[in-house]
Amino acid sequence: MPKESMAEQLLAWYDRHRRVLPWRAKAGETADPYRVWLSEIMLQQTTVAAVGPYFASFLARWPSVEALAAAPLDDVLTAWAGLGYYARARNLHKCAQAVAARGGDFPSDEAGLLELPGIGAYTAAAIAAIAFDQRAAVMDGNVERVVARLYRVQSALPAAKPELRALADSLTPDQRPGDYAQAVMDLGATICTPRKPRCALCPWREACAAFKAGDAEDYPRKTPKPERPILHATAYWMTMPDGSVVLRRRKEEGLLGGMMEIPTNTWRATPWTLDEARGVAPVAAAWRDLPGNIRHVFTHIDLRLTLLSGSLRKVPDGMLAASLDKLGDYALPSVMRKIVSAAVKGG
DNA sequence: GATTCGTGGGG
DNA sequence: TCCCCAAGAAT
Repeated sequence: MPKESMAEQLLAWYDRHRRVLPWRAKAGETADPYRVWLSEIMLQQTTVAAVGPYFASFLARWPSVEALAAAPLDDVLTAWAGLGYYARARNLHKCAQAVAARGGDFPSDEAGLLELPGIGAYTAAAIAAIAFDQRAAVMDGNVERVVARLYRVQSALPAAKPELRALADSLTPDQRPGDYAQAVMDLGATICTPRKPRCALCPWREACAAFKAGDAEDYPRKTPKPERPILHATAYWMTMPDGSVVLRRRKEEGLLGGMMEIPTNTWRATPWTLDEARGVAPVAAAWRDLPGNIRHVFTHIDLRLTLLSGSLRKVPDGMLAASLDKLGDYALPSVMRKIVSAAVKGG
């Protein structure tokens, strides 16, 4: 099948099945670059369902890129808490300030977008196509999967990326590039799914090599990922006489960078004994262990936590005390909220 | 090219 | 329970 007709076929399918998403312009409407950018950053490695409420609250609180640029970084981190990949929040803020500094308009081409913080190859193409209707080949996980099946690409990811990208580019039409970009991603999200693809409903079924071979689910091929190390640590639940709890801000870079934390000792492969954990506590206190173990799985770390509780009279240097009913006002990532929950429950 | 970066849902 | 993975970027 000629590639032009494949794009036409997909666009016809899209016109019939176009999904309503909070950041998506309705048919015939012009997309708002700010909304497109904000949603694309949030959607990096994150599901539509998870993004929904965050997108709504960000948009309500910061209706424009200028408003977001003017916000304190800590407010952005707090609003982002729970969504993960916190470098995105720091880059979001940095990017907003860069755009505000150039008058509030986003660059309208891929090259210009690519220079902005937090915008890589995929996001630059997505914004160029969706917000500015420029011809740009978007390559995300959906497109990788669709194209790998369509051509039954034998090489494995991530090495196959350049090959898949060239194929994706050759399929991208000059007409309606913004709709095409959303269409091919929607196809991957709703029809050409990782498992149990709904090939019977696919507009590209006739052209699909993997469908013909009956092994769509075997693509894209992937090289196995390294296994996740198990690390152990102790969280120190330090309470003040008024019932507030001691928090600390993490360093700006690295894991959970810039976010708040319940202080822990070093994350290490060997489990900590009670005495060892008491010996390296942030401050001297009558530490007692709290019941319940916490497990939190990051992309590359399987973290196991135990809890020690201590009563303090004064807040340690470099830390702060927060009342339990105000913890929502702090930039606490999910793993730290798990600790809070376990500590409150365990007394 | 390989690593580092979160979290929650689905099968 | 476990594994996969999601509109990837930065280093």
